Amino acid sequence: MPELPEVEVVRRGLDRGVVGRTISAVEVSHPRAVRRHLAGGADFAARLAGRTVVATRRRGKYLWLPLDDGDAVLAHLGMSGQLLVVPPETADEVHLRVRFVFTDGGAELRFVDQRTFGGLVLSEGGAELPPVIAHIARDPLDPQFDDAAFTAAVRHRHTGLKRALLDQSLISGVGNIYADEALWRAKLHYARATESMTPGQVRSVLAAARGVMSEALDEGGTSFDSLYVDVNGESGYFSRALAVYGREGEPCLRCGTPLRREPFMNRSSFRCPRCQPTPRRAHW
DNA sequence: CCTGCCGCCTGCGCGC
DNA sequence: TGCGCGCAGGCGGCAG
Repeated sequence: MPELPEVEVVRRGLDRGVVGRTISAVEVSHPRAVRRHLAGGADFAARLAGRTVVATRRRGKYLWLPLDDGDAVLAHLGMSGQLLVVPPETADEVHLRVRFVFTDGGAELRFVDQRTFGGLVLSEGGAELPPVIAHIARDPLDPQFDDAAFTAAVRHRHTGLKRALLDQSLISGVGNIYADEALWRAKLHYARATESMTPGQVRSVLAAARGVMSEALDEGGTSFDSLYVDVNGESGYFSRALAVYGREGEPCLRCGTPLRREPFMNRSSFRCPRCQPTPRRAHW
């Protein structure tokens, strides 16, 4: 699944591939891909023709393309979305949803999304920060992320720690995979009651999240030369470097105890039962 | 205001 | 062999 590091890799690819280019035409082949654009796909396409992409931006898992008039194309990849820069003669992908053609006749920008959880929207006045994502917190790789404010906010919540990590209004860019990895590194249980945590514990799990995402980005940044994300929306990083996610029954890399998969929040959570024991103060 | 849950969507792998 | 079901999960919207 594309989480922050994967989205950042895509953003860098778009920065090389589409900045400075003028859109000549847009084709929307699946209405769900632009469902957040309330005026519909035809309006989305018509209004983008003639506009020039001037930059690429990202916050958490959202990325957007500021345009020359102060608007922006905002994108979320969801579970399976890809933004590809490909030669025009490339055969259409099975799950091609939106095609951007440019006036220079060069590579097209294509939004491909098997499960259609992702989507695009034209955000008026959204070049600096699209208003529709104003509620999304800065991510931990953002230089302006406020560690102290995050620590205080988490300790004021009355919820389980993993719920807080996945709450995009507290911290963005963290999905199920990186949440489990960060919790394992910090030796904390996913249900740990946030209001009972010490400031040091919150800083510890924040540092762990930042660390695992930075390392993933370094890996992705070196192994990706194009915008390609594999069919699972995953970079090669995952198969080698995940310590707990997807490793049910395999030994903990620290203590050798078999790792467990447990249902939490209607999804799977992976933990080491010895390094991350069930806390006395918990929110399930 | 705060918190938790549901539904959206498709392909794959499993069991019968 | 074929079918049905569970699973993957981010997040907007809404209920309590």
